[in-house]
Amino acid sequence: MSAYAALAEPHRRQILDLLLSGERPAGELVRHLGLSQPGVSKHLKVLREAGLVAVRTEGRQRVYALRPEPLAEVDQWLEPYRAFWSRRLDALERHLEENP
Amino acid sequence: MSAYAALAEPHRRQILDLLLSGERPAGELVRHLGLSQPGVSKHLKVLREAGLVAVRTEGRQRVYALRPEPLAEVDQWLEPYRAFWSRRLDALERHLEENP
DNA sequence: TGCTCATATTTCCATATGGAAATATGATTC
DNA sequence: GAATCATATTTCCATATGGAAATATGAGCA
Repeated sequence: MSAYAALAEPHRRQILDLLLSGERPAGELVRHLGLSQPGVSKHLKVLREAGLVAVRTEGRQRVYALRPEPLAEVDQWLEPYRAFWSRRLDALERHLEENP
Repeated sequence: MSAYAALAEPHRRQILDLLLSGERPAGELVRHLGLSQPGVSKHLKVLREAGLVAVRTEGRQRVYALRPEPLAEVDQWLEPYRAFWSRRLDALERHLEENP
């Protein structure tokens, strides 16, 4: 699954957000998400296949870590659009200056 | 539909890319995408509902224009991740400097 | 008004998706 | 090696999705 498609699901974005502050075992993610354990496990599988997370086995736990690299593609795709909305903001600023 | 979900479909990203260079009537998008006319029309509906495009009727044509504002939310969501992968690149640079 | 062009909507279909519940696996402990 | 903990996989179900084909709508023109 593409990074774009992986991000389409809100719970998956939430998982990534949780991993921003550091690695976490799957169970901790389950507790935070308020979803069933199998449900979270499925989303984790999608994120793994999209290359957005990596797993490490530590004792009986499976510790998940963020791998943000695939997001760089999204970031690059956004690049020309950023210019587009900056231009709009510039226009807005000019408008506000000229009509105070 | 959220901007994230709208971007999950490759044809829809392609439509936005086509609109980056300026407004276009629906028919022109159909020609570029190699999809059926109704197929394109459906994707345009999704993009409209996500606020990513605006339509204007001009004679018999329906002219579509980009409205990139909803992408700003995606851009902001990406922000902390950008920091994350810059840090990784920094680490890589240090590694390369120290191991030339 | 009737016709044609451009586009939207509807219908049908096959497939994908997310969630809940049940079950399986793999590591740890006794 | 049996019991247990943490997690993954499977199964089932309801709903969503994308595409093709057919049909409908609406603007401009004869």
